Amino acid sequence: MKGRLKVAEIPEQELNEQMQVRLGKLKELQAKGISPYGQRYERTHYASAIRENYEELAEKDVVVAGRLMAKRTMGKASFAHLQDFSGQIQIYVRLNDVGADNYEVFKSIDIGDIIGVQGYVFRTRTEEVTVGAKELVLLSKSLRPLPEKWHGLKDVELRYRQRYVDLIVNPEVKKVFVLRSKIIQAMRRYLDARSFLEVETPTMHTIPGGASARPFITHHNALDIDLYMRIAPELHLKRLVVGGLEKVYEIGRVFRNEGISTRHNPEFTMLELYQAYADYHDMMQLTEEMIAHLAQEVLGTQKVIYQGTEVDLTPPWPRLTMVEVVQKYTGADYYAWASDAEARQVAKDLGVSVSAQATKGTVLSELFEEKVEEKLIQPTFVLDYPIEISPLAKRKTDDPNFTYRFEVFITAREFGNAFSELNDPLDQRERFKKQMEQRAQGDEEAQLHDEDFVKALEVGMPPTGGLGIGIDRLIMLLTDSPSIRDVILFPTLRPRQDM
RNA sequence: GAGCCAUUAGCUCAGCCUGGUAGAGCACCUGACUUUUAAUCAGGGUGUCCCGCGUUCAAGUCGCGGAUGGCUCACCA
Repeated sequence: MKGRLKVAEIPEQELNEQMQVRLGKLKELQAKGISPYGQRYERTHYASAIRENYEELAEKDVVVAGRLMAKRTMGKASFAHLQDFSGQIQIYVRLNDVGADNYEVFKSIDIGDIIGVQGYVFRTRTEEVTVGAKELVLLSKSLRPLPEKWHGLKDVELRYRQRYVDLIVNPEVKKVFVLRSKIIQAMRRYLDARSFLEVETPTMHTIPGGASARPFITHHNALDIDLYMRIAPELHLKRLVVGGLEKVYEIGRVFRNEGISTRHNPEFTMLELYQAYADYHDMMQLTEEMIAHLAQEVLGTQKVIYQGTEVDLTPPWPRLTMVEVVQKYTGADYYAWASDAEARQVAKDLGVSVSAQATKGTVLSELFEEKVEEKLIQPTFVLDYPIEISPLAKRKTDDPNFTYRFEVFITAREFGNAFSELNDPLDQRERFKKQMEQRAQGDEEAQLHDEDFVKALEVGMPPTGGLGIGIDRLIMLLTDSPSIRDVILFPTLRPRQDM
């Protein structure tokens, strides 16, 4: 019979007593002509809808379906809790109501099995809204015991590896992922309402660009070429702005071949958007308005608590240049440095190690990362990044050593990166050359020269503002999750043979 | 990649310091019970103590090596 499980197919060492018992029950049901894996089932109400609309539904018939989460058998009558997507509802099964055969079947049903129940809505003596079963059908037999009912599944490794179990027994986990979906939906609505066009660009690139990061390499057989999983959609999106798609965005996965931590997963989700005829000031306004709007819409407030600290997302957020913010927190004054060597000495005096080739700009950025970032708990825009570390951003007209670029920090983490896009193809080609020189000197994360992208700029790109936001970190903030793995359904883990 | 910590029953955890018959709760099994809700009552332990090597008369416990995970750091967003 199709779908029938042979005992031999389950690894022997996993066949513990509880699984053997369940397999035995499955076979008994089959012997009685009852399929343990049912067909389409038409339910009328979610569990929560019945609890919330008791007055209308009292004494009426409903059909519910879900997973059996608790079972209390008292001889010829039983209570149980059924869990569906919306929550739980109690069911009451009485021998007199369902008949001896059905009651026997019910007694053999295990916690974890998926059943359908048709019955009348009533309240028990203790006022709990309950479905009194008239008919009951097994829709799917569960062969593995669920974790314990009070403590749930705590083992973090098991929670990530068997997210399906985590979602069943830890209700707050489901809540986080429902919120994640709502936040991204609201983000799309926000951008769509402002006439941004959602696009999809390749995730496999011949030249990985748009960010400084090491890529994953893969291979296309028919073309016999190596391809790189994208580290950013940036260069393709800007090609679209050249093509006249004046406001575009993409919400999609990017891949970076780097370390894993509570804030980093090798694949993560980014929002990138580009707006022709705008600049980075427009991007700041859009950033603070959109994030505040998302918090308001999904959480009903712009003051969120993250790991015990209140973060106020109400716009406007402070704007400080990198030079200002470094001076504020370290006392070091960029404009007082006469040379790169003097800058390096200042770094040394502050206990920040920089390379022997470090320039004033890279020293400034190192000081910022080492001494300032950790202080930026409330939302803060940091403006005007050094040109050396910003190869895709437009040079400032009043100071060629800096760019019209900002990053936004909340809870000491970078949430977004944006610039007035560099649209001068000659300058862009020069910047790529500089990056390639750094690469030749061993910097594996320096950006690659993408001549086709330069060609696109030669066709002509309007002045454009661009913005990238790390979605996972935003979800962490809005769901108060301490680890990025709490907001990614299947975080990257090393595979195990024994699990 | 480095440091610290963890890994014992299906799940949540004791036991390790101070080596001597493998423990608890839930789950499960047998029986009782027609409004229970951490149901209750009577009975039953179901185990590759993460893996390997070593020390020892004897290792879940001590030592060394390894695996996986968590946290911190590094890299990065």
